[in-house]
Amino acid sequence: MGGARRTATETAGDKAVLWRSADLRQEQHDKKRRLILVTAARIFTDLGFHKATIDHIAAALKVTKPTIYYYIDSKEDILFQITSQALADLDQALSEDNDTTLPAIERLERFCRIYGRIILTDFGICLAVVSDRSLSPDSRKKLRLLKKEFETRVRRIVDDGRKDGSILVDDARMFSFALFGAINWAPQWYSGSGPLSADEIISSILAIFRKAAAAGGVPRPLAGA
Amino acid sequence: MGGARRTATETAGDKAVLWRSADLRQEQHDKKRRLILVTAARIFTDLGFHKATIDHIAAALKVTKPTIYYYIDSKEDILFQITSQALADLDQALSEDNDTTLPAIERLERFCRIYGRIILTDFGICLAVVSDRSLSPDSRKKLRLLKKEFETRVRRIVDDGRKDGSILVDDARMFSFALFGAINWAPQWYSGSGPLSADEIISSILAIFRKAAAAGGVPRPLAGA
Amino acid sequence: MGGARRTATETAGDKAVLWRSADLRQEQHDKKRRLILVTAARIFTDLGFHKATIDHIAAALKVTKPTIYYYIDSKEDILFQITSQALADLDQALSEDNDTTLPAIERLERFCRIYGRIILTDFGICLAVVSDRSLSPDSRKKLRLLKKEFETRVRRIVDDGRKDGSILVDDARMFSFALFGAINWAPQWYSGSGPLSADEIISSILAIFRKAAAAGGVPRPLAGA
Amino acid sequence: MGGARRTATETAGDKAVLWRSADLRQEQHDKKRRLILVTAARIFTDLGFHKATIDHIAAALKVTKPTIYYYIDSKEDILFQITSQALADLDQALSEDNDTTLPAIERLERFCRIYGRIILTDFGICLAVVSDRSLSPDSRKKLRLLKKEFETRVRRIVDDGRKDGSILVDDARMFSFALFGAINWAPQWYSGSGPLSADEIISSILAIFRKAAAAGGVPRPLAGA
DNA sequence: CATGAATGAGACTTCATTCAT
DNA sequence: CATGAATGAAGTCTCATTCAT
Repeated sequence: MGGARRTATETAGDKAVLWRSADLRQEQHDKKRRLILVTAARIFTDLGFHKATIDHIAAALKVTKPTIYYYIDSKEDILFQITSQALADLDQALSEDNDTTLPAIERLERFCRIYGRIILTDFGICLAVVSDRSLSPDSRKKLRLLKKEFETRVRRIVDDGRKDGSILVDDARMFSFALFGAINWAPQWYSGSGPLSADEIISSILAIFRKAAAAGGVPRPLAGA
Repeated sequence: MGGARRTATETAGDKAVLWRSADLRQEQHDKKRRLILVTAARIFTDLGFHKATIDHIAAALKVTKPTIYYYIDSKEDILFQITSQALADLDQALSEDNDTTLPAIERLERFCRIYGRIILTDFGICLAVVSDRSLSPDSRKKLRLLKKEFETRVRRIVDDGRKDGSILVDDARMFSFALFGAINWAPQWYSGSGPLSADEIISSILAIFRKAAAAGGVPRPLAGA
Repeated sequence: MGGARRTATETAGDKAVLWRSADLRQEQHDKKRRLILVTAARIFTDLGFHKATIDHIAAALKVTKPTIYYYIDSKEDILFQITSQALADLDQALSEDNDTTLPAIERLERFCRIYGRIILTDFGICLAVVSDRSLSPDSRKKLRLLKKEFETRVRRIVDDGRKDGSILVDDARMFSFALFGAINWAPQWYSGSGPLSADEIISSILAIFRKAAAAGGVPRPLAGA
Repeated sequence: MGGARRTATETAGDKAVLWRSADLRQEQHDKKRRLILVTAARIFTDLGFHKATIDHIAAALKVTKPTIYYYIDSKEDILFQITSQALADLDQALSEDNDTTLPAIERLERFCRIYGRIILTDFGICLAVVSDRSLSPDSRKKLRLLKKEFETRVRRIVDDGRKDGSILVDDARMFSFALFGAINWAPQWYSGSGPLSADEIISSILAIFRKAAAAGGVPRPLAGA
């Protein structure tokens, strides 16, 4: 009875199952790919891009070398995806917090908190610590373009701050560079197991720059070189 | 016949000549060694340690590979000597300016000016830009020890400043890190041909940190994370 | 209930269906296997045996690699089957046209027409163009034996021609080689889309060799080397 | 006494020695490079380009793999140089025998003798036997251009022959193809140790085509396909 | 002191082939 | 029957480093 119908329903069921299993598979695939990237990011950070070998990564994941190549194209591709992902994550996080009505100093602080949170991530640390000279000229160009965008964004906020009076600095460009430098330096000494959380570190840095941006001049003039 | 005399008289002259030529040779040797280091520093900075080959360096100097090896022990040795030299230069420059009677903020500023001057040198840029992960564990350890000394020196100055009231900051360690980060970041974008001189860059950075260290609190409390 | 009856009655039907489906399956199987061979032949011809990968073939057929392996044993097996098939097709075609009463020159022409028709087939081109050095020593030996058979057949026809006076040549062996060379060369430049059909090409070649085999000597003696 | 002069003469002598030794060195270098090419040509011919490994070549020369790379750029480069050299040799040989006043049939014969002599050389066999599909698209294009030049030259000679009456054929293009095919086929079965010399082989082939080009039509019309 | 030549070690990458489902 | 995933084996190429002259 209902053979046909049963078939029909089963077909539907099958399709659903197939879909689901395809979904699961895709999910698994993505999860593994991401796992490779995370593992690689840590190894690149620890050993440097060139001393790290695909075998290191494979061994850390307890798979064989070609398995890695099933998920990625080349060693350089791994680094490019890590850094791209870090910047994509950053972009994503920033886009969720974009209240342009706040005073510039607040926007700057929010930006830095988000930036700092990302930069102290596995991907972020790799981005900050591993030289982009390991990438092909092409990839490097793409990456630098993306990075520059964020720098530009910060500079624009600082410029806004000079207009709305919330950020009082002489040289917006230098202020931005110093701020980036201070934050980008953190991954060099940050260890997840240390006493300070990523957020606390950023807070400390922000306190410094907030004060530097606040009213109140430098008491003594700078001595000549 | 005359052979002995000739030998005798000429021997003195020869010795002098030899001495002089030995001197000259030593001088030449040092000069060439340094030339190798400078060339290598630029190439390491431009290409990264691993993409730079001994052949690159040899080609830039228009000599052959073994010639390089006549002056240095290994590729890693080059990097180690570059970084060591940078730190030695720094030490040298600091020792010439060490008036401990000045207020801490002044001493900090003097330190930073000197540090900045060195870090924007060929050797210094290489030190800041090329990862020490390219070194052997041994060399790296030595280098990190040296680096840490300078960090400690700065931290001590900042601590002094908190005591003598010339540097008003919450967290001396974080302040030092931020300062180092800001300065160490400069080599990433600094180009000798740009509009700003090394000194001007350091001045700008110092202005920021000087203000951050001056009296006068942050007007608004920090927003929660 | 009724399960048995249903089973019983349907069993007959099922068997028929199974038989038919088994037939169909076999047919399908063969069809697919042949499709794989044809596709592979084209890809081998275009890319060369070694640059062609199983993935290329799979992609061209829009199936996955293991599917290919369901139909064939190994990559080398594909090439062996292609070439064997080409020679089998040739044998088949020749056996359908084997009137031994004709003058040798006619038999030679018929042979060449058939040979040419096959050699400008997908399989034939692959046979002529892809080096048998890609095969295992064993397979190669088998293949060469088969090939040599056809060469022998031609040589025998030429020899017959020298006896019956229909083929006037000095050196039967060299004549055969030249003839084979001229025909085997065609796949190198033949393109199905060109202005000449396979038959026209063979006709042209045959015209040349027919004249070379006809009466009438060379007017001038050969110049010395 | 004469120290200076002696120095001067010695310097001259030294220079001469240096020059000579530099010459010798260059000569040695070229000789070795050529030896690599010859060895590789044989191995490529025997094993096919892809089954032949750099290790095979190195082993045959009793050197290590990187030594090969000291003389050549890449495996493909070896093949390209072999084939280029073969064609260059051909060009060279042809340019030494270029009497355009001769009847076309004579020029054709001379061309074929030279072509045959080269094509049965180590380099020539490799050129004829190893597929140019192993080359990069770029190199292949260059090679095919060169090859086509020679084909064009032959076709032109045949065309001339139709005008001056020394070559009587219906289709110059097909005649050229057949001729090339016959000759290019020889390397497939030619073995230096066989009874026939390269020249004898070419002579045999030429006798065939000479007759095909001579006066005297085909006695019977071609049978339809 | 300097050079051409050579080498050992190792890295990335590819691919035919096979499981487990 | 077909698929995604995994792997073993191998090959090309690079490069720091060292001889012999």
